[in-house]
Parts: sequence; C-alpha cells; structure tokens
Amino acid sequence: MALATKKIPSAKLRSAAFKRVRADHSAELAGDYVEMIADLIDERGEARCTDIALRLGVANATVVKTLKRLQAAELITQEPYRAIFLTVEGWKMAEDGRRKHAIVEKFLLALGVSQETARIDSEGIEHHVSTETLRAMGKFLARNGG
Amino acid sequence: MALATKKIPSAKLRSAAFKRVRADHSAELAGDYVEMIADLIDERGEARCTDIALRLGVANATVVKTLKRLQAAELITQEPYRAIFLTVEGWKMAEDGRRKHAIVEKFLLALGVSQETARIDSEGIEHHVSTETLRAMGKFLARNGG
DNA sequence: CCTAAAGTTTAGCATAGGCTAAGTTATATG
DNA sequence: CATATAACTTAGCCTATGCTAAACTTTAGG
Repeated sequence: MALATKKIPSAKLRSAAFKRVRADHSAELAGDYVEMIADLIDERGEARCTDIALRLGVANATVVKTLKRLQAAELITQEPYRAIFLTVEGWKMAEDGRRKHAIVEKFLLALGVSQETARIDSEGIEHHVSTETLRAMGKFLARNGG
Repeated sequence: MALATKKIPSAKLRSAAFKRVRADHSAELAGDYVEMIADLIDERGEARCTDIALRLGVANATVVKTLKRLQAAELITQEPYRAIFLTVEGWKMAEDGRRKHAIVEKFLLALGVSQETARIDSEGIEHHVSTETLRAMGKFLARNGG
C-alpha cells in the first residue's frame, strides 16, 4: 500500500486534496456559527444575532442570511425576533468543533507559540485537521504535559 | 502585556481571529494557483489551463476566470491561447507557499501521521499558520530529525 | 494545406458570503 | 401606556468561485 504511493502523486490524487479543502471551507462557516451560538448560550443563556455579528466581525444582515442557511441545514431553530437555538445536530457539531479547537489550541501552546497566536491560528487550522492528525496532536500533548 | 490578556477575550479580539481567517481564505486560492503554476513550469516547462484544472479538480472555465483575477493582481501574465507565466511577485508568492507547505507537511510527518494524511492536511493548514507557528514547527523539526 | 481534435475562451447561470440602507418588531423608560 | 431606542429583518447590491454549453484558436495528421 505504502509502496503504491508515488513520489509525485497523480493529478487525480492531488485534486482530491484541493477538493477536501474546498469542502472544508463550506463546512467551516457553519462550524464557526454553531460553536459561537453554543458559547453564547452557555455564557449568557441565549444567542442573539447581534452578539454573533459582533464576535464574528461581520454585519448583522450577514448573520441573518447565514442563519437561514443553517436553519435550512437543520443545525439551528429560530423564530422571528427571538433567540437562536441549536438542534441536536447543531449541538453535536458545536461539541465536535470545540473539542477540535481545544486540542489544536493546546497543541500550538505546547509547541511553544504565544497564547495570542495559538488562539488566532487554531481558529483557521481547526477546520483542516483530519481525525488522524488530531489524534497525533493528542498524543503529543499526552507526552508533553497537555 | 501578557498580563493584559484576559481569559475570555473581548468580542473585538475574537473577531480579529475570524477576520484573519476570512482574509486567509481570499489569499488562499491565489496561493494555490501560483504554487501549482510554478510546479508545472518546473516539471514540464510551461503551465497550461487544462493541467491546472485537472490538478485542482475544477472545470476549465473556472480556471480561466480565476487566472483573470490573478492577472489583475499582477501575479501572472498571459496572452490568449498561450501558456501562463508568473510575474516576479507571483514567483515570490509561489516560493513562499512552497516553503510553508514543505514545513507543514514535514512537520505532520514528524508528528507521526501517514504520508497521505500529511499531504492532504498540509494543503488546508498551510494557509492558516502564522510566521510564529511556522517557526515553532521548524524548531520541532530540528529537534526531531527533520 | 485542409480538417479534425485538442485546448482555450466567452456567455450565462448558481450559490456563498460580504455590505448598506430602509423597514419592522420588541422592549425599556419616562 | 406611549414612544424612543435597540434589535431584527428585508431588499438589493457586489465579488468570488463553482458549473455547462457553445464558440473560437491552435496544432497535428493525412
């Protein structure tokens, strides 16, 4: 199996990686939203449009539009002018994101980067680490007092 | 300075991370293209639309459209129906990308993930690692026989 | 040198994810 | 309890990134 891996992967193999990245990107926004909604619910009992917009650094209208997509994807539920709730599926995704995020951030800290950088970089990286890489990071943490 | 870092960063600080991620994303595609063009030029002397499309796993027309943006950004030069060339700026970006990519991929391998996973994950991660994290990965490699 | 195949471009469409401006609903306060 | 303010929504715009189908160039073979 390992022997079959060529030094220069075929175009098909290459393109698979880029396709994964593109797929990651479309899932990414949804992940950020549900994670943030979960945080807001935990921190202050409810998630409101304005808080999400503020934390993400985007306009209110952008949040509204995105929330519609999330509702269509059955990750959240909402009534007009009311707070936002996560569906079971939404909570699952949020928990998963938090888990990943925590591991990546702790890993970066253990690797020796500053708190600030760990926080910022983990936000971007978390959506692109496979289960295998995440496990490797976990092992590294176990070895290095994570 | 470090003392000023609160445990729960303010919304403003949080939003900065997401803004960075969004900025990364717009730069990402350009990076992938110039890196691939550089590879094609090195491997076979010239970069053609079709090869880029094949390797990225997108339609030909998509590549054409993107190349127009890259030309507007002065990263490439091209004449109709001719091969694609990189500008000085384009080469700089490509080299930078390759350097990052190589470090991240080697780092993942050193961390213990499979070749296949390292290749795929590094493609997504490379655009989200700051200079500081990259340096930390470099140090790790130096310590662990990279 | 003519023509068929391969490669490139254009046109037109869709969706995602941004924005501002204007309208609507809830809520807090005098 | 009336209304000002804050929060939310709608409408309409833009760019990026994908697609297919059709048109145009280049190039290779006969």
